[in-house]
Amino acid sequence: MIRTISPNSFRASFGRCTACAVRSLSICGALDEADLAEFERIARHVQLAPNEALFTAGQVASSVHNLTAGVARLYKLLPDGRRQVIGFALPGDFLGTLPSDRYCFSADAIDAVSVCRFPAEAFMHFIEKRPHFLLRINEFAARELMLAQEQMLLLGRRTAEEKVAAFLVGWRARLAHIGDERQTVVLPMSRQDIADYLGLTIETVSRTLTRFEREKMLVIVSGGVRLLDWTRAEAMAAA
Amino acid sequence: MIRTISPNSFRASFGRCTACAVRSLSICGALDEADLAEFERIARHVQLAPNEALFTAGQVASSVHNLTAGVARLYKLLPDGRRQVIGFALPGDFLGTLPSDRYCFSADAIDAVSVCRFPAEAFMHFIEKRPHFLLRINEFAARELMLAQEQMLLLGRRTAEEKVAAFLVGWRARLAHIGDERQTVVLPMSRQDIADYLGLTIETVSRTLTRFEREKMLVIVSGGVRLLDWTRAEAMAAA
DNA sequence: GGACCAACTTGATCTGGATCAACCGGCTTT
DNA sequence: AAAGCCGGTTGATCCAGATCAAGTTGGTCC
Repeated sequence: MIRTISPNSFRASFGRCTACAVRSLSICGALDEADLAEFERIARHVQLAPNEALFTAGQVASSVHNLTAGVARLYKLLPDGRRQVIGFALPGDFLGTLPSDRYCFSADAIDAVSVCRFPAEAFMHFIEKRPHFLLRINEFAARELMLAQEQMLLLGRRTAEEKVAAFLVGWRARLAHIGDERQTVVLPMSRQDIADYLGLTIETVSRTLTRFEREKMLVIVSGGVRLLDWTRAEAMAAA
Repeated sequence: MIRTISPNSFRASFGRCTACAVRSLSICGALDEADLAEFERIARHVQLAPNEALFTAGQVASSVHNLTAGVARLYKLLPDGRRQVIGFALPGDFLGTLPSDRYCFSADAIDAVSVCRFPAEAFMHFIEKRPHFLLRINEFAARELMLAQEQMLLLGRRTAEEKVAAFLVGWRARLAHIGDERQTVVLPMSRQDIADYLGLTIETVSRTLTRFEREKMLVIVSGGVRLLDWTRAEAMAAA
């Protein structure tokens, strides 16, 4: 049988890791030169177009991923089509908590995305003997869990207004963390994505943003928002 | 300065780990006899009365915990008192994702609880050189994260009826996992705890349970429920 | 330039679950 | 055994956010 090669595979290349812009932000930041070289040998660099799927819930989890460029949406679906976005992945984020044999959520590219893809088996073999690296992965998982718990509080107990404000504040903080500190917060995801992340409808998200604009808290611009009254947004997000 | 010794400390004892009933369920299941003996040296066994706090959000995270008996409630609070229960811990559960220097949620005993408490520093030192153990902790964190993602879907996109059904199904599964397979599902937590876990009010939980009883899906008994139409509950929880 | 389409906004109305308010039953206290 | 209390249930009403239904805007394709 001839192995199918996806168009993306052709874009794979090697020798990138040492020059990787997000290395220090990602799990790879814990690897020294020697380990990095070996690690790169099991990596495949893949590019995805907007809305292309990284992987789908229920599939056999054959790979783990490291996002190097773009933004991905992570979500779960109910049988009747209701969707919950459980997170947005940014450059440096690691996708693939290991032990499960099947993906328990879906992930797809929002804009143009680049990932390093590692076969799960080779990845496991690589990490098994490297406590430093394991510790690093642990830290990432713990951060992920903390965000998830924060999101549970948001979904269960916050009002629509608080949800939208908290989303903007949190998203801006994550952008700042990867070096994007512009005062205009880019929002590559759609209103529907935001709604599904916050447990709201698209109409409520839209109305809330428009109200924030009316109240001079922000200005809605193409592809994002410009925060004006930052303090107010943070107060809403906290309380 | 004289170090304060809590009344609980006096109940600490040693030599328990080899006979621990939940060892195979807990992170300790990955340790051999020699490691277990050393691990025990840094453990302190603590008993807590109902409603006693294990730790509180915001405190310096000086210890990690391993629950050996009873049920604990894990929760976050908003400044105005709104509460989100982010989980219930059962025997075998590990509390304390490591890297954060402060607890980011609170935990307290629902009924009589026993825990093994490990100073964070000694714990970190112990795990650093033991990849097997680290891998085990990683698995536990990953399972935790999966549950959290499932809960996000529940909080954001399910109806009150689905939430209550899913809670009963999930709780029963967890009880079964630790060996409690009785047809009567014990519910040591209060209605308020359940409501705060599901993002509902106590009235809605109460009404939903009584409706399930009217519809012959279950019988409400003191301290729990007896599931009658199991299939129906699972269908509600899934869809 | 005009037709089309997708993403978003805005308005009118509806409703699931929240809120407000008794009430009940079992325990503890005195 | 009466009083008080706590956890839970039940009923009546309310409202934040969902749903339904048009519009609007901007981009792409002939």
